[in-house]
Amino acid sequence: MVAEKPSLAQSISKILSKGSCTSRKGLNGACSVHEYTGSFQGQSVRFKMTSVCGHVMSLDFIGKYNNWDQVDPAELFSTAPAEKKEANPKLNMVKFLQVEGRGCDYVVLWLDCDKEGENICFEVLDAIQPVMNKGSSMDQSVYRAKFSSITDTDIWNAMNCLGEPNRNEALSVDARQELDLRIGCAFTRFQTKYFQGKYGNLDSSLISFGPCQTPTLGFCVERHDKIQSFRPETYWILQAKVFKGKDNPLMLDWNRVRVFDREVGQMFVNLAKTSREAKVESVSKKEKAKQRPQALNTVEMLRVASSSLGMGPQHTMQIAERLYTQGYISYPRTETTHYPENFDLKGTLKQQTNNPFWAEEVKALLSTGLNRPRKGSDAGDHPPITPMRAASEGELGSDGWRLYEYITRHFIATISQDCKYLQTTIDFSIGPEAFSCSGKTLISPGYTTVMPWLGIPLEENLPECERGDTFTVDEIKLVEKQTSPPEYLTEAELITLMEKHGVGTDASIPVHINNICQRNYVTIENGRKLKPTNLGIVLVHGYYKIDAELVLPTIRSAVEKQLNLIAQGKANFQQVLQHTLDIFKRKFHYFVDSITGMDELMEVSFSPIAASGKPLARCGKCHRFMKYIQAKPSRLHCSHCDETYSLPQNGAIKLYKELRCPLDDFELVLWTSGARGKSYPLCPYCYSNAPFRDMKKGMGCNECTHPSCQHSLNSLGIGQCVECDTGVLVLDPTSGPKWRMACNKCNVVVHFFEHAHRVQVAQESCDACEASLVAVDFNKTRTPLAAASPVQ
DNA sequence: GCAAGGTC
Repeated sequence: MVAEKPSLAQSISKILSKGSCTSRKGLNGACSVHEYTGSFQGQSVRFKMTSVCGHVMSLDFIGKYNNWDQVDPAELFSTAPAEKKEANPKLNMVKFLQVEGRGCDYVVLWLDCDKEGENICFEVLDAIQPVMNKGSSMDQSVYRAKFSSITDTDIWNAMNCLGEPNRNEALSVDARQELDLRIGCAFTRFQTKYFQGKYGNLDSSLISFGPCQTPTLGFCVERHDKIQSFRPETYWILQAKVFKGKDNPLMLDWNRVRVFDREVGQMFVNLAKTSREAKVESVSKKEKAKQRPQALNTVEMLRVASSSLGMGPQHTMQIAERLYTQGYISYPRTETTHYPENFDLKGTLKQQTNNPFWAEEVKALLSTGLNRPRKGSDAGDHPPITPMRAASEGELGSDGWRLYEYITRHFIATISQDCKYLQTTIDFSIGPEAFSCSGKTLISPGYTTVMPWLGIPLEENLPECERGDTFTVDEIKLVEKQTSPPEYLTEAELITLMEKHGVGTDASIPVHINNICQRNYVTIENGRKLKPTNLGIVLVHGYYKIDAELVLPTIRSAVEKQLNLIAQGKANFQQVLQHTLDIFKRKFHYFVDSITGMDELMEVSFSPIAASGKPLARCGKCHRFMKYIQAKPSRLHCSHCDETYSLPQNGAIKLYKELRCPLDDFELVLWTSGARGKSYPLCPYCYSNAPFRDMKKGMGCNECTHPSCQHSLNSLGIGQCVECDTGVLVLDPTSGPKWRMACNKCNVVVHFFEHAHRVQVAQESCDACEASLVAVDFNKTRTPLAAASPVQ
């Protein structure tokens, strides 16, 4: 039996074995196998339950189509074959499944009951069916369990009425994967190459496009446009101050709210001024309730974490996962806002009795009785997010504690009473004009004692009065005001928009938001507001100009509609896939043909590559200086040859003593990572165009196999890396007097011969370990050797 | 170097 993740395999097997299973770790260290004896289809059998870790396979183009320089992105729509590769090769999932599945007679698939889960069913089957026992062809050997919550009853019900996996639903996911891959990669590669070749200060190494990330950016730019196009408007309000006896004066709200014409406003003032009295027309008192929250799901947690704790979604999920694996909270990825019927609310609450921050509220609840939680929606995935055991601030760390505190307070709130308050409204008339004022007074705080930030703010009480009373008008005047623009979109608002339009899922929303930040399309401002960058704005405006559908949130839902037809068996997989690909292929070609439309916008904001950067090293072809462009992605550009050469990122580049590469005459540059980090020289041409067969793109001189060049691996390599398997320790010739050698594959740096005058790699090697010998010169005063002699 | 979706 196979579940979607290790935690589920554990809880399901515990239920089905009634706690009697034995467990061991699988060969990949990530998944466990739980075994027990029980009965299946009327026979006594040995059960084995394990899990995968999400998808086993993921789709990618076959190798040669991943070369950006040699493949026209248009080919990605049709000619480029895609293949399934193991999603996480380190987990060795196929091998693991085969080891455990070998010799089994039956398989029960306990994957999550959504389309992705259905798809994983077939990934599992593809792996294990070849190694399972072959029963008679009449026998069913593959079963699918359908469950909607992880409770005893639900799991047992599922076990007692097993069905079959749904091929159509799985196929709809295959189609989604292929569409996302082909469309996303084609647009991303085209845009990236086109704009990177033209501009020197885009400040993003990748101009990506995707059916989720692009609409996400679109929401942010839409708000930006509203702010930009906002024209403040002047309006006028009538402000009336009245009082009765010795009470404090009362400010009244005008029932017409505001007028946009000064003359009209003045007329109303004049009308109101005909009376010196404000007459109470009515007093109404209504008891109102502020509802306690529903049980917590992922998206709501992300919203509150962003808006109230100032924690971004990606960070919040990392913290939540840690709290989950350490047993402090329940599974943090769920859409469900409804507690299962048999959920132990009281037990969960009792765990919190001793927490100094909310013990009082917990004890009060336990003695007066828990309130029934509000009805939420059950998505059939996991129970809502709740605390699982008591914790203290010290053991969780700052952000861990803050998130745990929120989750716990939210949980307590869901079983507390609503907050009740009295809303009083007094209607006045001053002459012919109507005014009113209203105020709230607390009746009982209910859940807001544990969520004080949602409490009813204390207001000054309204005066006691009744219909027919009169107040004296203290002042009445016309006040000029201006409408103000909206603010930038907050992250919490963005999450809400994404959820509403079905852009991304609870698990992927944080990733999409993170993406548009990392690509430098938006920046996060104070209060976690998302402000689009010039690049983000130009991209979205460009899409609007060329093909607005590319950026509208409906781009996802429209495709999903098609995919649902596959899932429901109403349409053929191949036909839908082909049809949708054709549409996007046409969109792509139109986009490519119209790219100058976007380019016109780019030109306004960015400077051409030829005008960017500062001269650094000479080109080997024209012997003119190439310019070093520091903005992401940092690179060298020769404006005479109109060629761009890539460079290693995340480090500093300088000229390397005007030395040249013997192969192409380009001047070498020296790459350095940080102050004490490693450094190595590289030839700009070779780095982009590997000079030898056994080399790849992106290699510096420390990996170059040139037989005689003094900068090559052959000349400066000393011995095998002490940590990684494939790396060689290479002398860093610039590192003296704190001499060191650095691995050319990993980050290992080894210091040696400090204060030596000169260190050189010799031709000879050590007989014992095959490492190269080094010749070391010391100054007389610095030598570590006992009797300093002139020759060493 | 790309997408989005699962997941430790």
